[in-house]
Amino acid sequence: MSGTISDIARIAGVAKSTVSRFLNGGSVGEATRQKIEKAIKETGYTPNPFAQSLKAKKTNIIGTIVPRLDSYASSQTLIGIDEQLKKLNYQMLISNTSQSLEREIESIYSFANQKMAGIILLATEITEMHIQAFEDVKVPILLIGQEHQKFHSLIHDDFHAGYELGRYVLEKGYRKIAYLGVTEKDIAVGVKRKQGFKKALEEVQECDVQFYETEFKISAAQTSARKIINDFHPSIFVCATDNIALGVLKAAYSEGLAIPKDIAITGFGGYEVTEIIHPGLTTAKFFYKEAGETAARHMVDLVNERPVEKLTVSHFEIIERESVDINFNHAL
Amino acid sequence: MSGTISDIARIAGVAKSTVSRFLNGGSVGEATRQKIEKAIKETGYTPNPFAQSLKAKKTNIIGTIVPRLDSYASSQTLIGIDEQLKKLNYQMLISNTSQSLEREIESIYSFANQKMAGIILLATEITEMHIQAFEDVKVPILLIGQEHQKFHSLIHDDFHAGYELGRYVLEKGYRKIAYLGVTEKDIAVGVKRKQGFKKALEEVQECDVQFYETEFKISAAQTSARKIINDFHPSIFVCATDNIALGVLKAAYSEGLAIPKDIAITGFGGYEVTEIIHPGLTTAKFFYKEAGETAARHMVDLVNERPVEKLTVSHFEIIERESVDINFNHAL
DNA sequence: CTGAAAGCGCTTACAG
DNA sequence: CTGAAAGCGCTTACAG
Repeated sequence: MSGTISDIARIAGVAKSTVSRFLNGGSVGEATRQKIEKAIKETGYTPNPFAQSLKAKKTNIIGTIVPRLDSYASSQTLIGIDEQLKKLNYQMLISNTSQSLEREIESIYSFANQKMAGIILLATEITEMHIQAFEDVKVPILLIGQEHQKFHSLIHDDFHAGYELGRYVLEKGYRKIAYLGVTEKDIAVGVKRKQGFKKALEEVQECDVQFYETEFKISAAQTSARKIINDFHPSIFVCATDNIALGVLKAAYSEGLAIPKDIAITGFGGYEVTEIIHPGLTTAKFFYKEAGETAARHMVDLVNERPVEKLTVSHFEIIERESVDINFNHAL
Repeated sequence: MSGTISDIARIAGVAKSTVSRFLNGGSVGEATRQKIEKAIKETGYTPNPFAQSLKAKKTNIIGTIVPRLDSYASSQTLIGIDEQLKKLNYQMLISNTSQSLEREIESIYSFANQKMAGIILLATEITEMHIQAFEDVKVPILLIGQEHQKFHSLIHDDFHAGYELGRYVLEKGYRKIAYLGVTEKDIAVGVKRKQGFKKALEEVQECDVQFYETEFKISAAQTSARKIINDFHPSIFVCATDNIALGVLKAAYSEGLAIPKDIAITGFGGYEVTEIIHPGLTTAKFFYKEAGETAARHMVDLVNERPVEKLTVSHFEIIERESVDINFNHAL
């Protein structure tokens, strides 16, 4: 048992307040310091964080709200946040909402109640309820993945990733394209990536493009893809996420199509699995872990009332793999 | 701002202790109850958890120590724990140790200091330091994934999974087998699975089996596999984890071998990716999420001093997919 | 059923 | 530099 501050005050023969001052880096006389240090060593004393927080009315814990734990993007982002926060002597507390927006709201209030120093939200959609909650709690807030002009946000460069990936696909000669996207409620994934892609389309004369919408799940994408393959016969699928691309891949296999010969596929994300599968998936890779680290740094700056830019944009990289035929052009 | 218990006592015109009793489900008169409820509703009061914990000297938080966040097994287990704990009105706090045993030890002490009601460890290796720490902290402990006679543990049925998978492979007619395992420091993965597999071997007359050891990472397994393919020319790789199997898969591709025609592969785990890849991976599937749920229930039982069996064994299932040729026998 | 009082382990002005 | 005292927001015997 670690004992209390009174114990070590008694053992050291000083007042509690002196011990507290020592603990918090205040100035104490050399002799006093030694006595206290000795007493702490003997007893293995560590302060009770609840008592500390009760008085200080603030913790060094950053609450992080995450829609799901079982996604590459989430876990990499969390790892980045966690590692950086540790370096800065902060702790991360995770709240998993299992993709319930309602639970996100609950978590915001609950974190505030638990005196979190700040709250990071791995965002999918920002509703009025979110805005209300953020304004109610008066705790520093940082959004990751979605931007909002009222709050500090760190986003991936979805627009330019869409643009560059679009240019890449068009440059290879593809002109019959199925764009398989998601709901526009998700601004980053559903809107920005598509907008970027559309901008690339403007730079080319003729192109047969169809836009479709599906769910985030592999199985749903697979079902959508099967139908699109038979109705539209695209030469390439541009998918709004890597998971959707994986669904298309499965659909292509089950339809007996060869990749990339019969049909090419691209994704967004750069999940680990895209490298493992065969053929590898051509995709726009984002840097989730790095983004998490940056977010952690920004959060700590916010907590300490240092200036932070309202919007930070994390970079991306087009990864060329085998799911796109780079000689498609010549095959025409 | 949520105010304090004194505020609502004042508004309701009762004593703080009465409010506290109400909050904790004690008996209060009907009229009192209504006044308090009204005051709480008006102010949006929620108790300060630090003050509660300071007095109660105990929280309803279960500290969960996890070696890594970016693995299917970890995240599924965490999801199971989290969901079940929520149902039981407990909270989960995650500590990610980034595969450092030292950090595991630190986390144990730190959790105890933070008055966690219990500690769950997703274990990889139990050292003397672990045992010492568990004995020091006097907090209920539950191990997941590894067993130890001194502590409550929940394990996957590694031995029988190894046995059944071995029987399956042998039954299909494979007789030139490379078993690609891991360090024996990991009892569950490195020892038990292999033991089970060896038991299956005993039931067959002649069989050319070589045992190898590699790391958990895909890239390391890939390197090991390439060498084994060229030295030993096995007809099948039995891999101690799905990730290792993925490494072998990549090695096979890069050597120009067809799966399962030229070489078959099996894994352990049942990771999501094993279903996505093509060909699908034959593997012994464990039920991580379910195990997490059970662990959460057991932990809460331990916290409330209800009896819990020292050792719980979670089940498994052999998933047949295309990475093993089920007609291999006839091809001989 | 209800309330006054003490105390959980710390921190923070305020004196000295 | 050091200490006595008050207080953070709750809970818990103990009376009534």
